[in-house]
Amino acid sequence: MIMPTNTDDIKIMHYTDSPSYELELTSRYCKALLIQLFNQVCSEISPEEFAVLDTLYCNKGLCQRDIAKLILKDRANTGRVLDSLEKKGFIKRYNDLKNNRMVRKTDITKEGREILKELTLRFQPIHERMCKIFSNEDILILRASLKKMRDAISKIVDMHI
Amino acid sequence: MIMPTNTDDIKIMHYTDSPSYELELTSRYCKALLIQLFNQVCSEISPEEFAVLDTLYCNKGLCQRDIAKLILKDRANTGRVLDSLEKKGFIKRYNDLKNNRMVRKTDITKEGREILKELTLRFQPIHERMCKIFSNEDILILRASLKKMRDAISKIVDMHI
DNA sequence: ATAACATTGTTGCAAATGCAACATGTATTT
DNA sequence: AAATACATGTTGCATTTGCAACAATGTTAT
Repeated sequence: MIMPTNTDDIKIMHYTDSPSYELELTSRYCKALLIQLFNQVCSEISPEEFAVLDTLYCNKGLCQRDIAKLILKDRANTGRVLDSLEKKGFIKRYNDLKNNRMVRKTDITKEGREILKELTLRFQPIHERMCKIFSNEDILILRASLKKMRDAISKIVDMHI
Repeated sequence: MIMPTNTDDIKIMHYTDSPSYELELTSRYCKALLIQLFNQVCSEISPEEFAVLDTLYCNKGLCQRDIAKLILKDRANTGRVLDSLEKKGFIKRYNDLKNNRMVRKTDITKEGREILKELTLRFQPIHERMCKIFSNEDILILRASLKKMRDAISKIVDMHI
């Protein structure tokens, strides 16, 4: 007697069970939280612009492509976010040379530093609350794992930035 | 003598140093990898549709809102993805009752199961390669941490689904 | 020297996404 | 019974996003 075999059955790992999909879902939760916080607290700036402003504060002398590589968006959209931040008076742009090429760099204005500081302070309680749900060791492992993943993927895939 | 104090200096946690921002960056890497894989391998279906198909395979008898809650997109876009999958013949939709209310449920077709199986098999090597960079224990901690985060956030924020 | 290529930034366009409003039908309240 | 609120799904619209093409400029190869 021949046993029936169900060839449709998938015995291996499902994508929706994979760490990378869980990562995507979790990231979507984080984004929703961030948007809710901004809606309550700030109408002058978007979460995306806030992240760019913080990136600029923590890394001086970047050209636009450098910024794009840090925030992982393409050059087009990075330029658009900077346009918006400049129009709102939170950054100033100037031309500079990098490897003998003309590039556009940015300085954060006083207003930019102020809004960055204010928002950072306002989000501090939430950040502490999020960190408190983990042990210190688990946070280290989480962050190390995420970095390992990024390093591994960046060897396989070209980000086109 | 009075020491100068730099009121601009932010001594607390920067958003771009927070776990949730690292999560967003890492998720963007994962998405780029996924898109690259699909470009090489499959033109019939998008990564998003693949994830929905896998969700349907792993969870039977869902109405559209249930699916939306699982994939964390709104009802509008969930419906649109299902429209596309139905038009391509990978799912069939039917009407059913849930809590005495009319809902639309879906069945995966034979073609749907086939493409899901084929793609899952093709991505297996990548998945194993990604898992191999972690210890088993670290994977468990990573996944547990992500789940903790989602649980914590879902208590604070309404997803509007 | 000239052609081919690389780097940086911008523009236009199309696809993805979220949100508000609507239609339909059910449950609850008064 | 009527009114109100809720659940589900759809449509329209605005925003976000990515990609390809382009312009301008510098580098490399032939």
